[in-house]
Amino acid sequence: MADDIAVGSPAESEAVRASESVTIYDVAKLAGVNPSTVSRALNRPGRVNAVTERRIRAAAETLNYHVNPMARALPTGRTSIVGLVVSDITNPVFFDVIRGAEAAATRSGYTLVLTESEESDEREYERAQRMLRMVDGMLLATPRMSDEQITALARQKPVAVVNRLVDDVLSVIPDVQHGIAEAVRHLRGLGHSRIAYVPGPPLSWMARRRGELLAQRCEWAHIELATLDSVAPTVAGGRSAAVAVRDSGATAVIAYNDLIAIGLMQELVETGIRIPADISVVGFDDIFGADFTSPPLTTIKSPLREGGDYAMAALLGRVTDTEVSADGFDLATTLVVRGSTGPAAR
Amino acid sequence: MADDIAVGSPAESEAVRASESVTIYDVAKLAGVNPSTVSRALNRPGRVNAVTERRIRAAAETLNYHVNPMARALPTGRTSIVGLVVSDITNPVFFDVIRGAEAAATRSGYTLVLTESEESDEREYERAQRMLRMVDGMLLATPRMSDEQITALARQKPVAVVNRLVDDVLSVIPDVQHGIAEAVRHLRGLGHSRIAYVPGPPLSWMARRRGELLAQRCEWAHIELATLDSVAPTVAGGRSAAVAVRDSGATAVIAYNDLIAIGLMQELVETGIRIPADISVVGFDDIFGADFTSPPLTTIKSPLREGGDYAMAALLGRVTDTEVSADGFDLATTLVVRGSTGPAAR
DNA sequence: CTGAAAGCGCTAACAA
DNA sequence: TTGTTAGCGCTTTCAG
Repeated sequence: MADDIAVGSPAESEAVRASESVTIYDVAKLAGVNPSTVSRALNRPGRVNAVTERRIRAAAETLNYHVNPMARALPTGRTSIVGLVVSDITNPVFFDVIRGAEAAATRSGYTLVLTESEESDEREYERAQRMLRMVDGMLLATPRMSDEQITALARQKPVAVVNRLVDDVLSVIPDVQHGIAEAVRHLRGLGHSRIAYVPGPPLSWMARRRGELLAQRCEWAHIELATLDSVAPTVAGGRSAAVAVRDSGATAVIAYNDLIAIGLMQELVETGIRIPADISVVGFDDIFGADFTSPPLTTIKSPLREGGDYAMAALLGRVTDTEVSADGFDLATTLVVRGSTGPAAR
Repeated sequence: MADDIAVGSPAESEAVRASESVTIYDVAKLAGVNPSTVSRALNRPGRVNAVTERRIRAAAETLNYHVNPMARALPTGRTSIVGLVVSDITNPVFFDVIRGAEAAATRSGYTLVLTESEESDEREYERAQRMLRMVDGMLLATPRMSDEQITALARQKPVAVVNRLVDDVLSVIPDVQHGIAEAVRHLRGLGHSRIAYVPGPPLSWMARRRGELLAQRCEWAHIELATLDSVAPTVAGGRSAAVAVRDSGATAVIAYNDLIAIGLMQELVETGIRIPADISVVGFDDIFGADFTSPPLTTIKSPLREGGDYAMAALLGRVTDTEVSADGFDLATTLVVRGSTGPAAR
């Protein structure tokens, strides 16, 4: 182990080490102006004589000056930091949300701070509350906490929510309907008339929504829907649903998410069931790796990355009082047809 | 689209809205003490009369007081924020590093700020430099920038690096050797005497290291190693290497990373080659989804999560001048044998 | 054990 | 256009 870790104390070059605590006072002195002039020159170009400004910028450059965000935050009350709260970093659906949110934040010159709650709603609220003090706004991704808690946070600072609908709070949710309609149509087109559904955690807003919309759509399409017992939204959860799926007599199954679908496929295949010859499988989300399976998973893709991006952009719009248009953002879920679906068995 | 987004302005409850700007002055007034006493009571319990302390805590509670991290950072110079720089959020190997780093940071009461450089070394340095001002320390995950740039950052604030060795900078790297030895032994045990290697980006420190160590080990084991052309460390890159692999005459192939291995398998299988009957495939990293393939991928697991965790813990040890022991951290790479390897073909 | 006062680095009136 | 001044919320001497 010791060999794996190389440790060294950098030689302390005073010149550079000092660069860390260069203040506008230093810059001001070098440029021969007042500190407040430095502040102006650097922050609102134009409000200062062009040549002095140049002189100041030069001085800042040679001194390797960088503002101290904390010091700036104090008088202004703005930190240029936005928060992102995810309930479980372990969950691959958040990867894309994080990506999107990070992209939008960076695009607007904001720094992203990240926290996770390890699936505990209490911890989630507490950490969000702590984080709130240092951010200009906060994005909640598929939060676990109660509507009341979210509303309480939203009263203090701008808050947005992705993947859940909360009254009076900026909520960005995908158009689940669209992908479900496509999936049902797809399966019906393949001759499936009885399909099973493996639901996710009943307490999750999104899980309920997917279940309800699917039930609705199947009824509308005159397709028999067998809703099985809820399972954990994991590969293991999916495996545990395999017998129920097989016994359901359905020729196709839709899972609450890809993880469940993948576990299901694994277990089914190991039991000698062929996919899609015997049973077609459809997932939800299109997480990273959904196409690694064989057959690759047909799934209802959720616009996770776009949702994260758009939600963050909208949040920052609130923060900076800027209008953010939804143009260029498509939050529709869409069916991605791969190999795990095929003609109905009988 | 408009339907997807629910927008509402929360009712402004002054009572709670105010809670955001509760200061120690408010608490002091309510508790009938001096602000400095509040500060003491809250920060160093014991240095204040037990009953006054209780009174102060009670006041803070009723007022819903939370410290302002910015205001605290100014006099102390410490922000309780640590930075994490990743070169590409898109790359699944970083997921685990982020997880580990986040866990370690949270464990120590630090908040994590995240930034990515989109694979650009210039942007990476610039963003790191910007971030440096607001953090107490910074972790660089598989950085793209030069040793000089890293050293320059390390002169200003505590810096640690994961997955790369930089002189005089706290570097945490996995024990690549171990897993490679296991893999070579595993393949030799299966009768493979000629194996191919698909290298990653030649400029990457880790890519070079893996290549060198593998070559060394194969020579040591009297196994013929055919090093093919470098490819992009992606699924597409892997697919593009398929013909070269087939033509190499090797009965087994090791890829620089799992993404390449997965792409390779996909392309190989589509060409009618059976895995592992015709060719055995070994990946590197054990990323999320490596076991979704069929056959599931045999791979040299890199302790990504542990590495992120340990590196962050070690960094924070530096920051707080605390000794951090490496106990409980195992940074060895290990072979995870799954289905993609089997007895040599001929 | 607690109060008074100075100051962290920056911004934002207000003057000049 | 630029300088002066006060203060953001907190910590930390220094007195008492």
